[in-house]
Amino acid sequence: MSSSKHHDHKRCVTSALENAAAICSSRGLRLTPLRRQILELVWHSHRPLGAYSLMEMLAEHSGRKLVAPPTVYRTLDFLVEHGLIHRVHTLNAFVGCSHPAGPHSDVLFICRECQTASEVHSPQVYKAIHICAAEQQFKVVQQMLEVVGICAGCAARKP
Amino acid sequence: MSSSKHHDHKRCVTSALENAAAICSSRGLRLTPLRRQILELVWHSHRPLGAYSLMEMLAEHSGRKLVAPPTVYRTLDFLVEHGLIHRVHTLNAFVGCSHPAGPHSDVLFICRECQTASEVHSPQVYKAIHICAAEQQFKVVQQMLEVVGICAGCAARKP
DNA sequence: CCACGTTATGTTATTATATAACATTGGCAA
DNA sequence: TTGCCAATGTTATATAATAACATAACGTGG
Ligand SMILES: [Zn+2]
Ligand SMILES: [Zn+2]
Ligand SMILES: [Zn+2]
Ligand SMILES: [Zn+2]
Repeated sequence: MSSSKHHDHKRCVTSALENAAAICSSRGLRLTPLRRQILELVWHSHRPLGAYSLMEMLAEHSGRKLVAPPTVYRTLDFLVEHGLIHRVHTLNAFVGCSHPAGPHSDVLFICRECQTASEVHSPQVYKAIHICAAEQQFKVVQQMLEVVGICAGCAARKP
Repeated sequence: MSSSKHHDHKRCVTSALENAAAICSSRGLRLTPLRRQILELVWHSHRPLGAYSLMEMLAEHSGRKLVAPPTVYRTLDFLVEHGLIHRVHTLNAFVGCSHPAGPHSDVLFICRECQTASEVHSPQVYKAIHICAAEQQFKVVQQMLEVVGICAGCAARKP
């Protein structure tokens, strides 16, 4: 559990669940038990998790009978659609969004050693991308830039 | 065949094949018939193609017997490894690299209407990403930023 | 030329990821 | 309550990727 950086990860989880509840409430969305459980599992750590891992974890942790893939994917789709989690294409996986209320124009730094994915909001990158897009007359619809490399923690451990 | 922008696509293909031959030659790599054929098929258009589509196209176009997935993936791995094509994670697909000799720090604009993927080299974006990474003490290993949206051509067609 | 090590390709089977199509349930409001 | 709609369940299948091992092609020293 938790990421490479030592921190009180329970706070991440409770905060994520509280945010989700608030957002769903304010938007008239239903944060059902299944959605809540899967969101909590996605937040198990800062490592993106695949749909099938989540399926298995759900069966183990919640006592619930093994749900089938469509159920998990539908729930993940819901969470992605409303910005509570992000899909990580590089890993075919999902990770919790660290600022679900915001505009979601971020860079996701993915460590190829420890798989930790950290989301960084960078107006500079955002601006540069949009300038570049404008030059191509390209209209950006969805933006989650995935950058693969080595995180600070892993770089320190492996000198 | 070809992309949304009208252009002499045959030139794209011949140029890509010539570049590949030169690069392989200079690096002591073997551009075997299979590799050459698959590279040519990837360059069939500017739309990224999946491995299985390439398999089928290979069987149709080259008269060759249907090759199995591992063969295609190995060949694609070779082409990716040496920068002749790019893997497009957003689409689980592959697209030809438009400047295979370069440093490959680019933005790939993917049109969700016509699937055309156009690679743009932007020092500004590159710089912004690396500044952002440096702030996180994150060491970038691999960078191909995929941005999904609507290309100029499709925007013009659908007002 | 041959024998040999290396690289490339072939083959079979399996794993991993994702969706289609339809059935059932549960909340909620007329 | 009845009836709708959203959510979840179920079954089957599509799509993407790899493991493990077999054979073929290439080049190099003898
Ligand atoms: Zn945390
Ligand atoms: Zn790491
Ligand atoms: Zn072209
Ligand atoms: Zn387009």
